[in-house]
Amino acid sequence: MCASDCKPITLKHIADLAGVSVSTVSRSLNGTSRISEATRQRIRSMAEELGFEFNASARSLITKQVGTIGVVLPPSYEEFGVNLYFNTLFNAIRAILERNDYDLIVAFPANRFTGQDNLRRLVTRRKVDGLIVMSPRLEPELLEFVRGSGMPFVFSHYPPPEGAEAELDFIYPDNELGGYLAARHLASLGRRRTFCLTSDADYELEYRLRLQGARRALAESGLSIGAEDILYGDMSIESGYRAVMNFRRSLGGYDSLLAFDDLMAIGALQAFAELGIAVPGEVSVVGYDDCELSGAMRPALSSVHQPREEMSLVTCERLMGLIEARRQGLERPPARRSVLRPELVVRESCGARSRGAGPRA
Amino acid sequence: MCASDCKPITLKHIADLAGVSVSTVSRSLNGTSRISEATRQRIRSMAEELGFEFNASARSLITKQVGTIGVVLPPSYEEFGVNLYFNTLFNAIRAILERNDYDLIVAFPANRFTGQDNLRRLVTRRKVDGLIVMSPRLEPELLEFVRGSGMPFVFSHYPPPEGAEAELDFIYPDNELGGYLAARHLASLGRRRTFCLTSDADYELEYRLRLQGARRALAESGLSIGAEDILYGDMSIESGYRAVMNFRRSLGGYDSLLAFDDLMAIGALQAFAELGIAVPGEVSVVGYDDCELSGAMRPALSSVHQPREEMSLVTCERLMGLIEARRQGLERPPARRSVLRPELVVRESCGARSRGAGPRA
DNA sequence: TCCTGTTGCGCAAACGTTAGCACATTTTTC
DNA sequence: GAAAAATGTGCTAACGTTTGCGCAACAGGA
Repeated sequence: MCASDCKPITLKHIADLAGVSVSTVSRSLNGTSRISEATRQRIRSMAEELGFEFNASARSLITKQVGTIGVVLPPSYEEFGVNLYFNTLFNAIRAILERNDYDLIVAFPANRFTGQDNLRRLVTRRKVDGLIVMSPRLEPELLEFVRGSGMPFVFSHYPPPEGAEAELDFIYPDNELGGYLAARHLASLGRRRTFCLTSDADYELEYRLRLQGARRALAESGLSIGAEDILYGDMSIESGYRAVMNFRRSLGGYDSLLAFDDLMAIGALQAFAELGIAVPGEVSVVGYDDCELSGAMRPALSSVHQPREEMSLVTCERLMGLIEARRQGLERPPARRSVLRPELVVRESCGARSRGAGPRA
Repeated sequence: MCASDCKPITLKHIADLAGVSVSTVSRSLNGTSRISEATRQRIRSMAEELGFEFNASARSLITKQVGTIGVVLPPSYEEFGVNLYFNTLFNAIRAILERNDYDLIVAFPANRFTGQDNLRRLVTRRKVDGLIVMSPRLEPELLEFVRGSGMPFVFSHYPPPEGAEAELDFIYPDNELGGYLAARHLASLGRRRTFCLTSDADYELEYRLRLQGARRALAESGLSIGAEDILYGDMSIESGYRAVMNFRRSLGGYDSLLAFDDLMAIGALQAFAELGIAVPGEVSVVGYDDCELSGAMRPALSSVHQPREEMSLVTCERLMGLIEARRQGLERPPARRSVLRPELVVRESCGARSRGAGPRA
């Protein structure tokens, strides 16, 4: 190698060493255009030996591609519960993109404290080739900006808000179906009276859909969920615990709980334990998201599993498709909405035998 | 704005519009060199209005600065427990760097599955200005490579392995002290017989130091921890649970548990609950890391709080110092090791009254 | 009036790469 | 054996910045 102040190797170095022009080296390495097999081999092995890599800045100046994707995390990502869920998604996406030689930069739609958003910067400075938006929504003005910039982007995880334009790409799980599956299972266990633990946060669309699905399932068995059967929390363990504790005098008539969030479900489990209410003996509990924690609880929590792997895959493919189209100067492919199927994972809190069973076990 | 296929605004556009040269625009915007106050103002407001931002690639080609920092996460980051801890650190660091106009790219020392590491790529392609290494160690060969590349980098969180070269920068919490504080507290509560739950993973240095500190504290009270008092797990809730369950016949003589990891501590709490052993009545429990989950457990878990805020701050300042020095072509500042103080957070599992008390409550 | 200094700005080279074009050489085709 | 086509390579102009140098204009001092 070389001393610590050494200049990085450039195409020119290789060209001089091989006695050819810079273009020839470039073409040999990129495999573009006609080059004799002999020189190609020779140049490649020289580059290999020298540990040459293209200077990303120089290259992108010409190709307009930087090899980096921005992932826009939800503004509340600093919060425990949110990052618990999104980390898995983030990791899955990262793995896929890495295979395609993309690096990942994290972005936020707006920093609550500084008010500054690095998202806009990333776009205008051309530091990314595309965006995966995992934020429930972008400010209309910001959305308009991103769109006007021509930067490819897709929404992942959050369902499109009502009235969202049809020309946007969304990839998200079927929340209504998830709620349906959970509630249907409870009904099939013979549970007749269910109460719900949901969120009053501003992401509520997801939660409303889950409730809607649950109602549809119960209706099939002649059951229902009334306004008085619904408790609210803020998606934290604490809030689930408190909600159930506050509700304890009215708990008598219920034989099941449907929590639209795993953390709140876990809080509820704690409350039941403290109140001496047996799970699943007296009350069956189902959560939502199937976060990593759930299988490790006592009793292990049944939960609606989000199709994160599939979601990651579809998201990346979609985005890469948009990027490729743009690179080739083609028309932007028509927007699509991909709705993925969640799955119910039954564990002890519903009366299943073994601990931590399910996809991830 | 402009149509979606519009070219981004460049210095040239502004120059043409203002009737000056490109250099003048550049200098007005950067504030470098002499420019009349009048034109400076005029150019600035024009740029503002047009929403101009420098093209990062073009700029970095000349300045050799890309405005991006690579964060090297531990290879086991995909695992729940690990990301639970590092996320907080990552977020804190991100917030600091964002204020300094840096973006963050995630890197891995080596992908276990593909064998490929994007870290090397990031360095040779010059996609980052510096690295924050949160991995317990780098392969000697990789370390040599990074060092030889002249890329500024610092280690954060993990203590330097024995024999680590002194010319490397490390910022990490005092594990020995953490173990000491936890054990001393148990002794001060009148607990006379403690067993430990530690890890047998290859990060063990941290864990060995924690044990060492615990032993020192107990020795001050004439107590000790023998080999038979030590259980091993893999830093998961499950493993903590199983370790204690397997140990249940021998549990009689003990009045306290020191777990060198919060997740294992939580698993132990579950086991105690199942075995009908009262916490903190019969056994006091202290964990380590003070992860977000701990305060929410029942009983709330006492834990050694890692100085993550301070660590983030020191890490970023150190790295930015190195980058700045390099930019100015100065000598690399001498390496430093910053050892930070952890703090014990006492909650219910040790007999504290309120739930979720502590720094984060 | 001349000299010296300062101020404000433009020119042009550089950064490392890609790609269109031209040209020389080889191969194919009739 | 000549024309046409294919092949391999170099030249050169980009891409959007920064920056050293030079030059004109102007000010102040003698």
